[in-house]
Amino acid sequence: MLSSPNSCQPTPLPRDFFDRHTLKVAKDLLGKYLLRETQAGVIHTRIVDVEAYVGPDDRASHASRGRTKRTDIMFGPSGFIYVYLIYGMYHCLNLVTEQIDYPAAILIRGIEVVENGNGPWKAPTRIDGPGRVCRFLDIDRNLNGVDATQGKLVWLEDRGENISPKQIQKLTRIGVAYAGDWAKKPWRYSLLAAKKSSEAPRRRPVKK
DNA sequence: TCGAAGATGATG
DNA sequence: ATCATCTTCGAG
Repeated sequence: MLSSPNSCQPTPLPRDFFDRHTLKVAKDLLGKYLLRETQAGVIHTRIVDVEAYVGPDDRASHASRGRTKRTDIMFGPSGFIYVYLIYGMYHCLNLVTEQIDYPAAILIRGIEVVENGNGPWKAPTRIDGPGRVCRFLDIDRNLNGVDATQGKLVWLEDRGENISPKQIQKLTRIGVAYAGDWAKKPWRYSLLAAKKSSEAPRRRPVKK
């Protein structure tokens, strides 16, 4: 337990946290809190499902095709976010890990909503799927490259939750069947087991 | 409840 | 052409 009674000022996870082997970081992200600052307040969520994309040889990773304009951020320092558009309509949120020039990142695939800012929308308890996560948190490519260690816009917090390895389900990554042997890597980590979510309502953009 | 298929645009 | 996805729709 680390929250001192008077600490109103949250401490974002520092770069050191992300600057480690990606599989370790991925496991450690489970049970951590993902915070998103919007105009309507700060949304508090808890991470329950992630996927690791590790290094230049991981054929499931965007970085396996080399350093491009899009993947540049993955080759940079850890602790930044990588946001990309997928299937023309959805965004995916990733956290960059490991050292400079080693491309690796962790996809946030599922969250639980702990506190939902002051928004008028109804909060579902759990959101499954990276596209839904981004839609709910109002994250798109404008946030690509944001430093997630600064406690602004997007950041993470440790609230002293201890996740035992037994709570972590290792699965294969989704949607990467093209990646040959790399598709078989059990690099998706999911927290057991909670309840099945009811449909996550779509966040309506503010009408102008 | 489940599977199939369409939407939709950046990417290399 | 493909894609680190989600929704809708129809069948059962």
